[in-house]
Amino acid sequence: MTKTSSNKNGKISTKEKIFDVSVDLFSKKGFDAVSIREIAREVGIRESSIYNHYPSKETILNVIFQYFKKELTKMRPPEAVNIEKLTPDIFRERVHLTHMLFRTPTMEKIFKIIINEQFKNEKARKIVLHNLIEEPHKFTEKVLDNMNQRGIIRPLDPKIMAVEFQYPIFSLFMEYLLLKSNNLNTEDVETRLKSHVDFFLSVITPEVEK
Amino acid sequence: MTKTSSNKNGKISTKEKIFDVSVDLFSKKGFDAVSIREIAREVGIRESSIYNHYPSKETILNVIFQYFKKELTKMRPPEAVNIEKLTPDIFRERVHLTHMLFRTPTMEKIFKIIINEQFKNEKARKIVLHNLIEEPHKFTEKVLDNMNQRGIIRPLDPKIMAVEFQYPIFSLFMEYLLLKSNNLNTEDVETRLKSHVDFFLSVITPEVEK
DNA sequence: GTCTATAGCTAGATAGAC
DNA sequence: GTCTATCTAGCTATAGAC
Repeated sequence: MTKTSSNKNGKISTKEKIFDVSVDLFSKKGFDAVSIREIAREVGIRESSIYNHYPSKETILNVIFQYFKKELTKMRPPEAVNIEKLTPDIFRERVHLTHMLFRTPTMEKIFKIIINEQFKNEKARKIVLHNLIEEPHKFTEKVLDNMNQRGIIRPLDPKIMAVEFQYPIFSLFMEYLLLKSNNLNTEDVETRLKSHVDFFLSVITPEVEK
Repeated sequence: MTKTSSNKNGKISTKEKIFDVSVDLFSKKGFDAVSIREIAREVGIRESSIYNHYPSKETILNVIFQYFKKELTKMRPPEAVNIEKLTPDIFRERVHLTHMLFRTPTMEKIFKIIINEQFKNEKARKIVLHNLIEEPHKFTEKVLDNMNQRGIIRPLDPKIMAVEFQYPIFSLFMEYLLLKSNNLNTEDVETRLKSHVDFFLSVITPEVEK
């Protein structure tokens, strides 16, 4: 429910409350449709008090974006990860990690905000392009290329297979959030995600010699 | 540049101008950030005159959504299409048709508006879910199932293969529009789209007996 | 760090003349 | 079908008291 849950005193500061309320309202109504007044009302202070914590409405949005990027890096395997020892299980793990991260309400809401703003806000656009599309794609490509060289998967083009693995996941995740927003059943799309990963693994797995 | 280019007199009516300008501004700034005043200024009339053509700002948006849905049906093969005679070429054709339709500036702009509004506007959300995701997916599934029964493709699960074909296209198309919005090169993503279709066809095509 | 008060502006929509 | 004029309401942000 909260950004960092609490500070060192176990209390949620006004600044954190403003952050949480903003994330919630922006994700539901869109940045432009939310007023400082509304945020203040929800937090329980006057609108002028907001400016003691954030110099502008735009700044609140940028802080939200920064938080999102920071959390994303937590999900990523550290640079030290030994790519030489990875097995195809990494693909299942990555999907699982992504699922876990975006199951936190705050990250789910910020994802919506970013999708909402992507065509009008350059920072949001760059997050989608760089952090949500390019980076996972490049990592997948690198891993597949390495597995190819080690001969533990079928000799398929890593450039193509990275698209085949990564791109459906992005669409499926967006569909998942849209269904949830409409209070519709998401079981079907979760099944599709599982089937997709299974199918991908079956395609890259070499035939067993008997 | 215009909705229907012109009416029967070859002239663009004020109503059409309002439509075109609204599509343009909404796609660039988002619905909430555009004022009736701004639309009127761009059209060359006073804001009160807008209300002679559309009863509210919300109505303009809904008319835009209706137009989008109407154009989408044009792309779709008529119900009369003989599914029994389809060959795997249909997949290439569908991608081509989609590409053509969304290359028209108006459709591209409305697509952006819909993506922008999807989490805050139920009509936009339903268009994404129903017209952009579910409908193409179900059609692909039906076609694959029929080809399966006729034995002209490999015996793969149509439910899974429909995801494998359709979902990457949605992501790739969004990436394409984001890159264009950022004035970045789209060659790479277009190549990926082609490779994806080629790969998909190679997967479903049965091995040739020699 | 919160408040009251307010400046300065913009919004969507309507009334009624022409 | 366009205009001027205006209503009512909302907005971001600031000044300054406590």
